[in-house]
Amino acid sequence: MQYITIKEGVASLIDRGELTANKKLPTERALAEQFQTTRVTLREALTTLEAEGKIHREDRRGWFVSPPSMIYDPTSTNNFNVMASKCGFVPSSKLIQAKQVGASQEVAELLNVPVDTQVYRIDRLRMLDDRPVVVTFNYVIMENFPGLLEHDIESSLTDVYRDQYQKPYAKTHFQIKTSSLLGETAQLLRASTGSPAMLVQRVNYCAEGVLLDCDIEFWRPHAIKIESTASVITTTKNN
Amino acid sequence: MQYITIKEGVASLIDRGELTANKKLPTERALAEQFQTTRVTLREALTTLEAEGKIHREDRRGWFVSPPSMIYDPTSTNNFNVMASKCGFVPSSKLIQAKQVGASQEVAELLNVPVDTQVYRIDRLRMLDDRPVVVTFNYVIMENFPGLLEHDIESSLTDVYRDQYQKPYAKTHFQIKTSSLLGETAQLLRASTGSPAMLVQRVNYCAEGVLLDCDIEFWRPHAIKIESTASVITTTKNN
DNA sequence: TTTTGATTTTGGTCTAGACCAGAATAGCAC
DNA sequence: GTGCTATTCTGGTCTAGACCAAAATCAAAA
Repeated sequence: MQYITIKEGVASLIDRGELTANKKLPTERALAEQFQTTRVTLREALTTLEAEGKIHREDRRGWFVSPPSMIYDPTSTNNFNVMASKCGFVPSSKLIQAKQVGASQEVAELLNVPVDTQVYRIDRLRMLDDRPVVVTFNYVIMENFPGLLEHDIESSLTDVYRDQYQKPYAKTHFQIKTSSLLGETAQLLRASTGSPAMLVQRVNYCAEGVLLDCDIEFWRPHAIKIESTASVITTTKNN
Repeated sequence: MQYITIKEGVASLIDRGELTANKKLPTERALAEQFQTTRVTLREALTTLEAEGKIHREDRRGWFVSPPSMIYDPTSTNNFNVMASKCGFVPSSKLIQAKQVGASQEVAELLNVPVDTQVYRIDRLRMLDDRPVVVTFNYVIMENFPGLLEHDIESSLTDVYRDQYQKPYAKTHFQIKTSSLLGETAQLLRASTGSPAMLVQRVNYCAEGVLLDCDIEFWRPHAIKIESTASVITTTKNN
């Protein structure tokens, strides 16, 4: 379990302040030499630290000390910009593409419509202090929001729903699980293929229970801490 | 990117039904030979599949196809047993230890008490269909629940709070992030050291807002899917 | 049949390299 | 100083092994 020792060694470099947030770790070869091991073993140690959110990789760029993560409340109506600002980050967004497509199996299930129903698909990359942290895929039933793509959809869809269509967002159903980053999603996040991810899938409704959209979010795990408070009304008998 | 091909190859074995839930994959050496590669590369492929929740490892036992995961609603008052039953699993619990300790830094912060405040610490392992899926560490302020350890705390603490102390659980604050499994926690879950984990931290309150306990839960990622519905009342202006 | 002890298999971990393509850098021309 | 290009560096990926301890299996004894 040499790699556990190495892991702790690197962790203590961070805790002792020799490496600070967003700073690049020494090269793998240098670290391997420093800890008298091979790159394979070193990477095992770094991968474990990555799983704990202490460090992360940028594809072909190296390992970096992770800065504090953004607190993400899935039960709140606050959009990305608000949540980011509350945590002291400067948020920004980049529209990757927006187009009309037929709903895939996965999307059709989330939206509870037949496969191939016409929907708008909106892909965006979102950043905190210019660090890419999440890629989001929104799917909106075309019929409900005619001409949606003509509005400014880069920064906040919920603002457009509220201001342009008088449909404020008020209810959400969400799922969270772990996943991995592949292909273009990984590239946009400057992540290596196969890096771990937090997958958040949501279905959003407005006050009348009318469906707004669904979205699929691939987060860099180190960049997000999910946190919420819930008061529960329902009481269920125990088995 | 040979390992991506291998990953897809193994995934298709599962999708085609050649490997079914809970079944053990062939040995690493056999798979490496089948895909004409080395164990190192093969493990890279399997690790990625693990991150996606399709397979998981049991320490020194091998790789297994993951069964459907349990839906965990952090906002519900349902306890583990109820949630498990709802998903068609047979839940069981094992008390690892229960003792009185002084609150650590981490626990003190969660409970909002000074470090070293006397608390009960209750460690449990919980299973679905006899598969260990989560290790929970509960911390309860002693003063609030005198004699707690004399009750049956193996299966459900919330039941004891409600039935023995007339303090039903009604509100929760939760945090979710990724982590890794180490030491005894890993062993209890039959996981290898350094395996990925979902870390859920909760602070629970009863209806009057009185603090009940906090708990720290290390989940096998493949075993859990976090899911909830939230209707939001607060509306926050956009930045 | 059950228990126990011996043997084999297997995963966990590690070594010591290698090649390649993209990123970073240094150097040169404008 | 700016832009471009050649070179170097570095991470991504892979090979072909090795040793060990735990798990699984098998065989013998009770």
